[in-house]
Amino acid sequence: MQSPASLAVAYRANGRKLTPQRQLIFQLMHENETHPTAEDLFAQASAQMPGISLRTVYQTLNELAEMGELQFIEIGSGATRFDPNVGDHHHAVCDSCGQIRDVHVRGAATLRPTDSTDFVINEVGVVFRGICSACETSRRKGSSQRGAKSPVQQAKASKK
Amino acid sequence: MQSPASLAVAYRANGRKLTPQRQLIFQLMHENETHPTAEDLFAQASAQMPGISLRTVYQTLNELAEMGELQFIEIGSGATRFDPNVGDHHHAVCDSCGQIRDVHVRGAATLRPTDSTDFVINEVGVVFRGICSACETSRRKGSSQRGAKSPVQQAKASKK
DNA sequence: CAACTAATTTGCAAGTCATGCGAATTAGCA
DNA sequence: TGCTAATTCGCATGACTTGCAAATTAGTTG
Repeated sequence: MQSPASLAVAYRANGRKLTPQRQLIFQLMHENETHPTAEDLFAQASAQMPGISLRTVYQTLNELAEMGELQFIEIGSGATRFDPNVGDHHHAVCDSCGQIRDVHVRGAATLRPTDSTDFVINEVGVVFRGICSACETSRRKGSSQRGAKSPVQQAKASKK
Repeated sequence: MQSPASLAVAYRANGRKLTPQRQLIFQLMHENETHPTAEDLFAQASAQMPGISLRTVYQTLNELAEMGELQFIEIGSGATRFDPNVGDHHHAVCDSCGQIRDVHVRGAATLRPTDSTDFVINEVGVVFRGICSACETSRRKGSSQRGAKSPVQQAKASKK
């Protein structure tokens, strides 16, 4: 992660200005472990800076991604999520609550396809789908667990 | 993959009807190696069955996914793509042309996070990002290769 | 084989997520 | 302090997908 100070540097290096909006969004992003969506951040930002525009949030997130300060996470089912953690890590997605958590995977970076050897690999991403401990617990305690949808369908459904 | 015959069985097992539209979409899906979007399939379907509705294509694809006959692939940048291959495989995405190809990865299914051990894993997905051989070749031959966008940005850009 | 009924198909409206655009503002520099 | 290019903002627009209700049709029954 990047400190706010170096953020200023990063911005200037790109001939960009360090506006209050950008600082706020950057800060909120790093205080947040939940991989928020643009709307999530907009809600939080609005609380601290009434009048800030959703348009600006989108714009800033795109800029930060361009500058390598954050990553997009696009794991189906709805809005893009943003991850300030640009280090080597992967994700575990709960098919029940939709939570995404960062995880580490030994040897992931060196995985290679056994076929398609004529493909230059720049990046390897691993996504685990399953049930987080919180959901697993509440499930045992009683509730539903109805019609078994596929994980993907489940994700889709929780969109609403 | 599933034969058209068993498709009928699968449909009946779900109390569903085997309509010409469904048969066509299922067939096109399996003739197609390109992980098409709903619009792609709609275009192909329209050629063989003028008047078929895009709505029906979406609906059918969702049903097939529910029945486990195909998978959704949602790797950012635009529309959902569909994959008739529900076996154990992963994907390689070309950041240049957007092509997605199926690949196999030894040991992928047994990957586990080194942290987050309190997470029940149902599925492991690996995504490689890079440059396919075709793009790599044409790139060498001459063309651009301008401003280095992040892979994700690149994907976003090719959306349009 | 004709009738019947629930499942499907369709087209259009509506919804979600994200970006384009132009006018008003503002950060950073001289 | 002033200047100017960069940025913010909000509205319109666009891409993709689903909801809905009326018209059709697959599959079953007599």
